[in-house]
Amino acid sequence: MTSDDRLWVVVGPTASGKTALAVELCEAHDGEIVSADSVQVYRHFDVGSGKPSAEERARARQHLIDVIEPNEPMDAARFTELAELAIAEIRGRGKRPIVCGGTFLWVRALLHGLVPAPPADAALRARHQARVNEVGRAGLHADLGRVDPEAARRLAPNDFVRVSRALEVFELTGVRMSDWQAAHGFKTSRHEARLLGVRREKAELDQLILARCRAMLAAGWVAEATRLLQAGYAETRPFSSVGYKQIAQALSREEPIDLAELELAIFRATRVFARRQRTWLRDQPIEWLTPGSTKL
RNA sequence: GUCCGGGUAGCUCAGUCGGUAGAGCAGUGGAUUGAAAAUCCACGUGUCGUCAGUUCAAUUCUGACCCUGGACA
Repeated sequence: MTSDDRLWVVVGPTASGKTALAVELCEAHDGEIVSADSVQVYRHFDVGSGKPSAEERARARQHLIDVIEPNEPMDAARFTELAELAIAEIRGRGKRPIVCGGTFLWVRALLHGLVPAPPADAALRARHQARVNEVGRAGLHADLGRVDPEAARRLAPNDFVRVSRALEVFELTGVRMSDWQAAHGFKTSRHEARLLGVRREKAELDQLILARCRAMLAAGWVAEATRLLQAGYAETRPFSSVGYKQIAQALSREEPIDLAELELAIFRATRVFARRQRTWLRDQPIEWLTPGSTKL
């Protein structure tokens, strides 16, 4: 294959086999993987996050997995900083970085950057939450409408996360989020990318998801989650991720865990997640690859 | 066998003082600019267990029967 300086990015829904494909690509093209996964970045959340196996790690070097503690701050902007460092470092050694992951906001941020706004402000978020307790989400949405009508128009009153962020951006900078977004619009690229997608039939993906849920539970997922809960990680980000959330809920009930019921709940949450990922990927200029095909 | 609950959307249930019914979850589609595996939006005709009675009108009242949970025998 001729040299291709583009940044290769492997995408696809959860459980589709992204890592396996990325590992093959690394072996064939002297590459190393830069993970774009919002759960695998955390240490200790191993069984349920689908981290690459020891064998896969041996075959291809992995970056941005196990790099922060569960209670450390992490967001899309911080990810792009870390990813840029990893990419530069890999290229500096003459290797090919291959981005691989299912957190598509992070991938988009890496490829196109984000609005130049400051990071989240814990004190402001707390104030917004207090305001919601007082006047409801619709009340906070109305607050936003007073300073940034365009943002308020586009956001649902119940979408607290985004309403709070838009309000926060204005309060911190005096600039309307909607103005920044209009100017930014993900129009420019920080990297020329080659998007490689793993395609799966829906029924086939369901089978893969179910099999993976079973395998993870059999591999001691509940025990791991129990340990993490005891270690005081209950309120951390990764505990609200698919599966860990369902396990924590099951553990918090009086009755003993019904494993079949838990498995079903996790399977369902995972396929809902896969659906949302499909929406992200729709209409993207992706080269779709069918697993098993020899094209790399 | 007797008594008391239940039988309503794929699941768990709410409801109709008689005018053919609605939430959560699941499902499908969508949004996504420092929480993103998060957060949010849209989409709900189903013999209201069966048969009969009363009624202009019954899923709603009455009776019988069937199924189911519990208590007592």
